[in-house]
Amino acid sequence: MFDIDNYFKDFMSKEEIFHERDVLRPEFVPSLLPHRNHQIQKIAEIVACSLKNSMPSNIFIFGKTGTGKTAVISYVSNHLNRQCRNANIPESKWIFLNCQEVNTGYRVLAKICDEIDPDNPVPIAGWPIDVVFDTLIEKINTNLKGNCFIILDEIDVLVKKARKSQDVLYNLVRINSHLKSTKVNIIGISNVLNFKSALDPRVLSSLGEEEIVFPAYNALEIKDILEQRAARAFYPDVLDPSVIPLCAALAAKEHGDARKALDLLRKAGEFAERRNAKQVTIDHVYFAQDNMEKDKMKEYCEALPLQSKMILLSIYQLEKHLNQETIITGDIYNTYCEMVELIPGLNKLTQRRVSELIRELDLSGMVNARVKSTGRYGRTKFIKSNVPLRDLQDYLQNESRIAELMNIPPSCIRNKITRFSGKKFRKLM
DNA sequence: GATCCACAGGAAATTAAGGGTC
DNA sequence: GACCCTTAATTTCCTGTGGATC
Repeated sequence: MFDIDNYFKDFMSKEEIFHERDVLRPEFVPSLLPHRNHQIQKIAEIVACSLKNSMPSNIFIFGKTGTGKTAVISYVSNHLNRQCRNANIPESKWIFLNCQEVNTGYRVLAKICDEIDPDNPVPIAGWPIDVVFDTLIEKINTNLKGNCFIILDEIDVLVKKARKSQDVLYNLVRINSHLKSTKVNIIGISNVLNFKSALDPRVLSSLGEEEIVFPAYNALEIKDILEQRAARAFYPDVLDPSVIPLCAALAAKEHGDARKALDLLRKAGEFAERRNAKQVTIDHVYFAQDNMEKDKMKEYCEALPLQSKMILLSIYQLEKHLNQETIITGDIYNTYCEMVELIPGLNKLTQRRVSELIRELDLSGMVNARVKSTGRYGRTKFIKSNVPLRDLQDYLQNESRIAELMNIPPSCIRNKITRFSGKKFRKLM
């Protein structure tokens, strides 16, 4: 049996790897941001006029994940507010919203209201949207003195999700005409470079006053970032000299994502720590990388709704029994229909919805789905699991209702009905 | 060149749930 | 309790696709 008290006791007494582990976490904002001088300067030049009670331009920021967008804004906001305190003028309010989480117009307005006045929260639903907007104006006029910066991270998600949210954005960028003394500025962040084309021209003209692009880091730049953080995060001589260049090279291969590099370095350190190693080596990095991928897939799979798991089960069944043969949407839907009927109380979804769920699995990286035309035999998706069958089996077996079905081959597989004479691919039913 | 297949995927409608006001 | 609002999930309807076949 695992002796938890002894484990904690040993943990306290063993030689330490980390000096300040949290320095490697994405939310940590260092006192210097290497290779982002130009972006810091540009944003600082735009927002500086708020110190003289003028309204800065709205800003659009583009850049892929892990290119330092959020860190730079946090950095500028800290310095601007420090200047406000020194000059004895009201500090600006900085409200960060991630549109992946706050993804409807109503919720954006409600969340801003709650950030300004947390004692009187807006209900999560129920109010007409214009009432929420009026409430926001009232809260800003009553509670805020300095400028207010609203940062909409992943703004493309908000715009893509609902047309109505563009009306909210339009009202938000024009809110200043309703305000007494405070001025509101919007900073939209997106990692989709062509996202502007999806924007309503009315919103675009107000929101896109200034644009800043954050290019991806190259391996040398990531190496600098890692060295700066590692100097604080680890004790001296704990890192093998090859560790940082390796983490930098691996992350640079993935579109220059510094966040991933930091994560990899931290995980490698944690593996070394758990193995009581005195030094973090490249083996720990490779091990960390392998485990990060597996953990990500496992977590994602376990969090999926039952219907998506049923689709994964269908893919598992088809791959298990068909060996390397091509699987198409129709095969999956037929297998899915048969499997669903074995679970009491579970509704059968339409093919349209199943196709959408397959697309989501494809986007997540769980499966690989490519649209191909087979001429006279139609146009469909060719689907392959990206996870080894054994891993997929492990993930699915945690769901008891699915575990029971894993050893029952559906009749469409047992009967092996061929429609297209095996010319291009086999259709099962 | 026309036809055909098996969907893909966009858009609008529907349904259910959660919450509010009057 | 009736009615209104928003949201998320899903269905329904529809047009588009592209390469093999006729």
